[in-house]
Amino acid sequence: MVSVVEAHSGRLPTIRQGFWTRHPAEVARDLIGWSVFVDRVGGRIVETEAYHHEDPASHSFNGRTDRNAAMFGPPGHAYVYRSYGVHWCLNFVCGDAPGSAVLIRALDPTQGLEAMQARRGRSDLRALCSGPGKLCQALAVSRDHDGKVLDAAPFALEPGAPVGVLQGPRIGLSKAVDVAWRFGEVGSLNLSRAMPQPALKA
DNA sequence: AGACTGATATTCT
DNA sequence: GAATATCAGTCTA
Repeated sequence: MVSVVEAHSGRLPTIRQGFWTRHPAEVARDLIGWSVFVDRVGGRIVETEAYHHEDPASHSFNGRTDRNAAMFGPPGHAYVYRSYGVHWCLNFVCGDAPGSAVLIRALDPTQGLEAMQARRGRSDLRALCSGPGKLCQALAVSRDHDGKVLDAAPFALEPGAPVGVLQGPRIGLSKAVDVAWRFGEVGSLNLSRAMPQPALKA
């Protein structure tokens, strides 16, 4: 799978060939500040987590199953799974070997606010996309999107630069809690949880 | 602010 | 049966 090369003017990062075929922690960091849309509804990515194919916390760690099959497919595609039997979670498959992905944990909502408010049943903008399950409900992401390529409808990605990137340990895990593979945008009001860690780079 | 709890699908033991 | 990359509601403070 080859990603589109964007002819963006200025200093914005671009979707270049090979963007996805790197370590998921690099991809997760670089995605902060980008925007993701599903059927033109979505916003700016402000929180991500990396899952590496050799990472005990990764769904792919114990091999391919029906659920995680998309993680073993081509990079630059979506991996969508059901979490706790209730919510959907959206990942971007990446890495230099099969089985790595980046979990999209939070967005600053920017487009399709009314659709998101209706789907979420809430009007407060901070309640729309401030968590991996919430944003999937707001963007109507479900099993239908599992395995779909990210640079074609209904998905759309738009490069963008972060104000600054925070880094810290991942959330909700019992394994590999020591690796700091959670990334967050400096100053965002939509993080799923606070990130007090020092800034990396902009 | 923080602790607890229920909802509920899939996978693994 | 237990664990899980979660969220909303409810309780106590």
